[in-house]
Amino acid sequence: MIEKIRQNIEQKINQKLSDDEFRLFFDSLSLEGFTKKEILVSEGKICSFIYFIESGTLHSYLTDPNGEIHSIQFGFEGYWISDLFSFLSDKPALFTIEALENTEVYSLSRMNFEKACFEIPKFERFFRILIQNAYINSQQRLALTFSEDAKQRYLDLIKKQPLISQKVPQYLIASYLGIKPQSLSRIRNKLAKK
Amino acid sequence: MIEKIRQNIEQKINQKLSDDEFRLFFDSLSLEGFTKKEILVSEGKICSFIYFIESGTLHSYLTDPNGEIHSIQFGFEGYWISDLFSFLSDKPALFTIEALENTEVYSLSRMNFEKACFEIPKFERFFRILIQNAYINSQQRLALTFSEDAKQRYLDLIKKQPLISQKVPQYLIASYLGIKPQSLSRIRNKLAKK
DNA sequence: CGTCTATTTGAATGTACTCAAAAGCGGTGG
DNA sequence: CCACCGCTTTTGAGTACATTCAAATAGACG
Repeated sequence: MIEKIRQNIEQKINQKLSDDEFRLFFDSLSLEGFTKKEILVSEGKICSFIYFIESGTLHSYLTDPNGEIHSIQFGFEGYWISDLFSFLSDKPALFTIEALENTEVYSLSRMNFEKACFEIPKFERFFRILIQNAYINSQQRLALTFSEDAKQRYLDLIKKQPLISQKVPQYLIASYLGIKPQSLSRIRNKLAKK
Repeated sequence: MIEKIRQNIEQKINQKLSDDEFRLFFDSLSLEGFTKKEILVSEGKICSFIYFIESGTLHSYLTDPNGEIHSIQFGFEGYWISDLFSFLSDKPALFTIEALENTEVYSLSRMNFEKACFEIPKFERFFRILIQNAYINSQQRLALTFSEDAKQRYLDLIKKQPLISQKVPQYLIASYLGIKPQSLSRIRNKLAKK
């Protein structure tokens, strides 16, 4: 469904795209499929695409010096996802992005991204908003991490992104919350008893 | 010292500015002074400036629903600081920025920012890098928060930004680390004994 | 010097962690 | 279709670290 992307962009920039504008942009995307557990982006390698998730679920995470993984973001249908740092700076990626189930994405290459920004000012705006949102999310998550306990963060999370409890295994949710799977299990247990 | 800003920009974009380019940009800055405890930006109000710290120390923080403050960033001589979210989106600021001592800043208004980006492509690049860095810092801080304990985060912090221990009161450092002042005091106490 | 704020210290509490093991669940091959 | 294997989730017991509440010291500033 092509319309999903168009709506997504129009909603973010808060204005309509002409058919020509959208066509021009859409032609520079390519549809790709990934199977469960397949890696789209590897920590340490250059990430030259931004992905729009047509269907499926993705997971971005980083690996710390102790070898533990820490979830950064879960991507569902209708989300944009990438390692923006690598994409924008052309340096090695900080995150790995992996498919949690079979997933179809529209991918936009760095080159076509530059082209779209250059040719259509609305896209320059669109991508600025995308980056800005990523930054805000990161800031707000940091704030929540400090001001709320794990139970509250868990409740906030499943309220804000209900898909998570359906699509994402519990040990990855724990990783996103910054706690161990055992602790999340206990938290859920207590909540269920009420 | 005008040269401080010029060097800062050239270093970030990794290329030289012509005298004309710099002059054009520099003329759109205005030098302002703030006294200790004065507020430059208030949570909830629009932030229409980016500040370059000529001398002094600034502190940006947010207030959570319980009324507790959480440090976001400390700004020292030679740093750029702002509420980027508010500045870029023209919506109410998420943070408050306050002077920790008497401080002189060069301020750049939203309008002059747009003008600089429009007239001089190098500045478009410069500001993109500024936003990108803010984003990366935020991500990395999040990662560290999850992978290290408070003692290690404290050691990392004073190693990375030695000025903090000189210029910033301990209870604000604690807030930055996401712990209570009492806990930081105990951590320091233990470290001193070794 | 006195007041206000910041820091330190003590004792009790709580939340998440580790280590360890058991139970649950899903998929594969016999 | 069932038995088995690997992976996820749950549960238990003991521990570690930060928190709370409270009070004492130390420092800064007028």
